[in-house]
Amino acid sequence: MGVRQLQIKTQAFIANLPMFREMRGEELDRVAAATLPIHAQKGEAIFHCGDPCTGFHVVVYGQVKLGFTSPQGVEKVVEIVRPGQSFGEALMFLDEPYIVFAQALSDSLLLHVAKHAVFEELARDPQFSRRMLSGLSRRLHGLVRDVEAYTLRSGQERVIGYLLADVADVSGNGKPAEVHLTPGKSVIASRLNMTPEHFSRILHDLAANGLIEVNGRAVRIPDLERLRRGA
Amino acid sequence: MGVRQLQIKTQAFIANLPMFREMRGEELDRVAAATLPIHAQKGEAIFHCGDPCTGFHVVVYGQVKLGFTSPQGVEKVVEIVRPGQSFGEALMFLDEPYIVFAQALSDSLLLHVAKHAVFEELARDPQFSRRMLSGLSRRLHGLVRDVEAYTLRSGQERVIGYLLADVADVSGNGKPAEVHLTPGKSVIASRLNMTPEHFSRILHDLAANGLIEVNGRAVRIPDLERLRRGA
DNA sequence: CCCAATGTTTGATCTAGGTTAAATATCGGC
DNA sequence: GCCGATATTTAACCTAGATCAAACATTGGG
Repeated sequence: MGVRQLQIKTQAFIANLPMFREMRGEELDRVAAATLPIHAQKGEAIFHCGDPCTGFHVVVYGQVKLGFTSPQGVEKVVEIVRPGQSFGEALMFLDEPYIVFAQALSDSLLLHVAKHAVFEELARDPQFSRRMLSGLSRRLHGLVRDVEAYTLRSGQERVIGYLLADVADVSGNGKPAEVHLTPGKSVIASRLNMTPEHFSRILHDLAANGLIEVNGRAVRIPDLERLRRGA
Repeated sequence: MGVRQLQIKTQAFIANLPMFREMRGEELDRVAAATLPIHAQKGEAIFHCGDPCTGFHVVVYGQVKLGFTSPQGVEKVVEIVRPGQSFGEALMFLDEPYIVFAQALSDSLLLHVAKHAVFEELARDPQFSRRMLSGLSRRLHGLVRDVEAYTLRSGQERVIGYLLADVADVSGNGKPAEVHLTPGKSVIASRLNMTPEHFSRILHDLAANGLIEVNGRAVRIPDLERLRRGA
């Protein structure tokens, strides 16, 4: 595929992101000119903890995990990023290196938007600033929710929370819902701040109580309301 | 004190906040006109979880805690806010109610800045947007650090981290430093996500190892470097 | 189709930190 | 300076969840 065509696809994709929706042709051109596609194979690092930040990333397809590594080498997943979502915006505004790493969970295509392009649009378009502020606020809000879950909820409650949040993305509230534990159970366990063993046991217990049916990575939820109550 | 004088003091105070520094007279006037002083006695609620957000708050003097209450009534402090710091900015950009409560830890004076004033300045001044984005980013960064501490560090490490962070605010790196456990040990324990008993034991152990000397709420640190290593 | 690598489950055991309860400090009023 | 209220410490005990170890699945190559 030629550069020209790639450019067009890039533009079409970013034009659909919440952050860039409502942008006009000329502005989109400027942003698109500053964005580069990044192909990452499963397991490949996008950036490491300590790297400098030169812009932010958007996932086109695939999945990316963000996480810390403790001094003792233990790894903790903070966030699983899916197509259409972005990460690393906040660090553009701080002159500090990344405190997390990013790694592809499956073969993925990302876009990297250089920060100078973002800064230019910020200076030009107050509406863009507003969307950027909304985006950061939403992220902050989500993190505060995570802190609440980590500090105040039991393992079982966190698992139920994850299932319900994930189902909300997929099915309309109503009929028996399905959740697919896509990136693998160990990654999700880490995201929920527990060991794979503990996660496995909790799924087992929930299934034993008839709240879910587990089949490999597929989870059926016969009754959303009952799962919501069943804590 | 008359309204006129109060207005002037308000303006002088907000003019020194990172967010409003560099603002000119006219802009400051508009912001000051939208801000109200709030006197809160020790223990008094500033807002409750579930309340709508009408602006953000700045602490002039005193101390405020932000926290969740679990369904079972357990309370978890997320943040201790000190003079010069602000809170609740992020929620202005989201149409959602507070998910934390705010309560004065001591007799305090706060300022409440109405969100319409912030929105007006955002639309007018790209520099102001930039500072707002920086502020939110810094907060986000801090929360990510907290998540790292909650999920990857032991209780003792979190206590050491707290002491070192607090000392950094006060003393220049070098001589024996002092930290004052100002809002009371139980509040700090909750902020560090542990019980007061556990916090007490950790301080006791650190003292037994000669890393700190505890005297009521005053903590002396003979050797910062040694405490930093001593985990 | 088989195999090694990777991911998941299960069971036994261990431990950081929580819970309970009771003894002490500390402190703002009076 | 005394007193009840609040904060902190200490000690004994307990539990959610981690760790360790081993048995099973799954999966992508070859």
